[in-house]
Amino acid sequence: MKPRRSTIKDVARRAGVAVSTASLVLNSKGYVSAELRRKVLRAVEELDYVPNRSARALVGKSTGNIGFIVAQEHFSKVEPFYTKVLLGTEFEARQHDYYILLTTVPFSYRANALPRFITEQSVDGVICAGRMGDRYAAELVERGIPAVVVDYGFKTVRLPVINVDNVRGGFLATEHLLSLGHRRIAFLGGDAGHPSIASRLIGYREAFRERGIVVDERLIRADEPGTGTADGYNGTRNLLRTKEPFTALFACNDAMAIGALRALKESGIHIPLNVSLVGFDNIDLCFHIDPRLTSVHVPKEELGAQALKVLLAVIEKGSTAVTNTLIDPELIVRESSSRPGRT
Amino acid sequence: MKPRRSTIKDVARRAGVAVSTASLVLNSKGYVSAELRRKVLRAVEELDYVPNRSARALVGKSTGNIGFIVAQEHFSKVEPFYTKVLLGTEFEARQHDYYILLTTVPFSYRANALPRFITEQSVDGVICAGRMGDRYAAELVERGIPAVVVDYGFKTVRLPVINVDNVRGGFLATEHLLSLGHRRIAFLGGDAGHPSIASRLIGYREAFRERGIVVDERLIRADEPGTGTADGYNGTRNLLRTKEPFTALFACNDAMAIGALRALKESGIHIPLNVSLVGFDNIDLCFHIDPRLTSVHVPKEELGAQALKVLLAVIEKGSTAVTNTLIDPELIVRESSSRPGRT
DNA sequence: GTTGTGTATCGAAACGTTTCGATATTGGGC
DNA sequence: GCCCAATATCGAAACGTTTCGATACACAAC
Repeated sequence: MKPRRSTIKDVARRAGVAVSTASLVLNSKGYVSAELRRKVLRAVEELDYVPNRSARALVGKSTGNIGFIVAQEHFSKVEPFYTKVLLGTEFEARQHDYYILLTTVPFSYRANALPRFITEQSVDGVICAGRMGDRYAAELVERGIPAVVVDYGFKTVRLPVINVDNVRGGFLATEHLLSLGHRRIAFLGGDAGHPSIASRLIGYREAFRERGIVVDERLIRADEPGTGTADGYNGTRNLLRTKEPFTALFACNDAMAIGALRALKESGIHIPLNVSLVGFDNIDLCFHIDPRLTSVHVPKEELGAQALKVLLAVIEKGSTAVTNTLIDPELIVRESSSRPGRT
Repeated sequence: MKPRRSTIKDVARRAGVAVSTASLVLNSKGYVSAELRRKVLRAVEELDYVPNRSARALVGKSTGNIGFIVAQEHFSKVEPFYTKVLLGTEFEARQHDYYILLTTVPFSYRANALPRFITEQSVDGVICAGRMGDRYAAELVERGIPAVVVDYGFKTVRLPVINVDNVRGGFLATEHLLSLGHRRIAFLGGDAGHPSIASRLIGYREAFRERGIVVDERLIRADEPGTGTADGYNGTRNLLRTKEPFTALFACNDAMAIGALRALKESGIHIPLNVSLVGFDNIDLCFHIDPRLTSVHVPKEELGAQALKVLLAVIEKGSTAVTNTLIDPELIVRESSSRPGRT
């Protein structure tokens, strides 16, 4: 009932050629006459032959696997952000005949937490998704394993990066609010140490500068410990407590925006009549909350797909350049932003 | 800079033993004296040796990988349901030193869509997550590949199943509404061909029967094409159009409940004052919508973890029994359900 | 003293590939 | 008519493991 899988030897025998010739045909290498090639291919067909990946990996260097590393804390977040990135990677990988080995790691580096697939040499390269300890990246570089980073940028380790254009995104969000007539636009960023958030803030400032408007620094809040819903909630309450008037709020991601929304609602502030709200990421949730959230769309699947493409270039061409791939974001206007009303 | 990784030969040489002895030590097999064992382990330590997985897979039968198959259409759904299942599996897998090879397949079987990791023999077993074409399962069985199913049950193929107790869940939801005093409780199920939905409906009926109350069949709606937000919306509108009065609605999953919520709101029906609403799955969204949705919690991570455990039993013990593992659901009461008010 | 059994160690084969020579066979250029 | 390069094919080695005998030594049982 479970017939032994056929091997390249079976193919060779049936085609009446040497194993090495069959191998050449299968890999389109060297010189093989048209006739033998045909015979081999026929045998492959008849025997339903598929090369054994382990054997291939053993002799050659390629395993056909790509490791996808994401911090535990990120992957299980409310918004399936990295799931979508992963999905994009997986889809792209399938086109190139690669498989994805997924693993999560603790956020901060732990000595023995390095994914086993790296020490056991069962991946050709690695994609690091999102923020994680720099040491992870350092280890990868040290071992000479091809790697790229998506949606983050290590400070101390230089690796190719695939990211959404956060500066541009910050600009789009802010310019949207400015063009609606808002002038007092608060910026709600969590941990300003995160490069993406810093970039979004730069975009925020650029939008103001381009219009020759001076930013009121008191409206920039970037002192929460994290970037989750709770941080958005707390940050907004802190902001309200300062009594600084504002007619719009740009939260550095949707999770924080949702927290902000709750805080504002609780204070009897209507969205968007009293305060316009714009988020970042355009997670699915944006569409299901009330009011629907205006947000900067991040093409998550595309991030993942691009990451794989760049990684493959590193693997196959041995390219070692530290490239920086930027993906364009897009502003999605929904119900949470409008012209300023009475405050 | 990139030192060749050490092999078992290096270990053997350094320990002054034969390769085969080193292998015995590493696998805790056969007879090895305490002294040699110590020497070998020291050499392993000193050389930072890690066995090469490909070589192992080639000779032995174990690859140390588990395939996780989920239908494309499901994985990219709004709610990260299967992501959490996957997360549970991944976590459990790490404890047992297995890796997860993820792949998505088209919902309905296509001839050449069988994951490559199966044909290439790079997994020891497979977890099928959620509904997908029966042919996939049939192929697996035919090839004699250990497999289990989580959150679904194939009709024509017999495989071990890991599932939430849907009957119990349906019962809990309905009993909750009954105990609040509701009597006219609508059931909103999408595609009734799905075994989970059918089971939830059974639970619904049981709750009524236990109280000796007759179900009004006109309140059971299970004729939408799918189980998404849009189906919930349409189904609810159809239900409203029948003019059948009801004071509560049990949607067979949260996505449909959210669609229902929108439809009800649009008709000026207040939740929960006019109609109580209960969903199923307890996706994160439940907590972020207004009002917060009462739902039946499905321990998704646990489903994934259990699936792995059962699969490992099949792989390692060769157990071929068609088991049926049921996980207990739990009712989470939030704001969307209350005693019946004026209708 | 022979036989048997449990302990200990090792060499070699095997797993399914790819790749490196080795060896033929052409045919064109001279 | 000879040489060289291009074409074609093959056998064997190599990749890093595990596992299967083979061998050897104790020690107990008869």
